[in-house]
Amino acid sequence: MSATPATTIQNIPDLESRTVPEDHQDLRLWLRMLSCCNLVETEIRSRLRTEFETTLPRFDLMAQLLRAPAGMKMSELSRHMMVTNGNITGITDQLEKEGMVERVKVATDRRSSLIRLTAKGKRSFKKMAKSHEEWIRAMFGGLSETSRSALFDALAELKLLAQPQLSGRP
Amino acid sequence: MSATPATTIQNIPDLESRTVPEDHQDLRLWLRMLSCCNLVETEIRSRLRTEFETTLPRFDLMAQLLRAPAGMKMSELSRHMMVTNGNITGITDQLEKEGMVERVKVATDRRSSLIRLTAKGKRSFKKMAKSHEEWIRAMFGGLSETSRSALFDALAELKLLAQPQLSGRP
DNA sequence: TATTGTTATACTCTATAACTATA
DNA sequence: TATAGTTATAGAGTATAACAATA
Repeated sequence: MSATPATTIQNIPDLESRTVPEDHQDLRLWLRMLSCCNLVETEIRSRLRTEFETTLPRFDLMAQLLRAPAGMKMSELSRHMMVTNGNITGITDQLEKEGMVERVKVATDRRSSLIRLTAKGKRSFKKMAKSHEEWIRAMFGGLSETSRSALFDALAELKLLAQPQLSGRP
Repeated sequence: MSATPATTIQNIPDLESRTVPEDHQDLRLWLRMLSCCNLVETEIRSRLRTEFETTLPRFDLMAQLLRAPAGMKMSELSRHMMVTNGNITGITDQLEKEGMVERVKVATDRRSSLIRLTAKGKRSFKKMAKSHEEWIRAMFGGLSETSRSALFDALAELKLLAQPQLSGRP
């Protein structure tokens, strides 16, 4: 079980340090997950910045586009990335200025355009994605196969549980 | 195992949608964890804002202080919250202006002061913490006991693996 | 009327770096 | 010299809201 020892093995004080044994399991679990995620996320952000002069949202947007060779509408991107339309416009503007993506007018609806990676953007993203995957492997690679698959399944379960709780979903 | 079905059960497009079957397990695991965390975190931030007019970093700082009735030094807070000194100053300023925390001069070292919750801050935080715990329970409560403890242990393992990878740690 | 995308604005959080006052 | 904390600055990310063009 996960009673006592697992709780105290971390050696660096962080958000999880604020828990005490009386706290409820769910809360302790959440704080552990949060600090774990932040650990990885901070590292990824930092490396994207120093090694590729880019940011996580930009990387994410390009990742979405790589899966959609025909392009995606801004509103689609907005839904997938869970941020508002205006923000997508801003990120797209930056990437377009650098020649990574292009807006393509679509004939059937003159309000919208498709955003897609340029050849340059595709090359550039693939290089980043390769490094990105190595960073992830360096951090996750040591996980036992048991833990990996337990995490994978438990997170799927959690995701389904958490979604319906969302306030303000359309 | 977590081969095919678990991968496709989520019904809302998000960051994880960008994965394809060829992606490595570690990457898919990370994207699932990230979108899971974002789901919960976004919800918490939104509720803290609408119901208590506060933010996650402010909540976190107060949470740290509740565990330290004697107070904490800014540099301690900085370490625990993993942000730089200047940021702690800013958040502390806000909270002090609202009467939630106070700076207490310490005799032995005239450079530093201890930050601690005021009575008002303690009351206010406890109210928030109670709601916070309910939000968490609403999202995590449905987890099976197996998943909960699997997550808890697997995350502890991951945390230890990820920490040494950190670039730029003192 | 509703939707797509843009623009403008404001605010929080963050890192960096220069600074002060102590130690 | 080193440390504790402050200040100033700049940039990213976000939400909100008003807006134009089109459906």
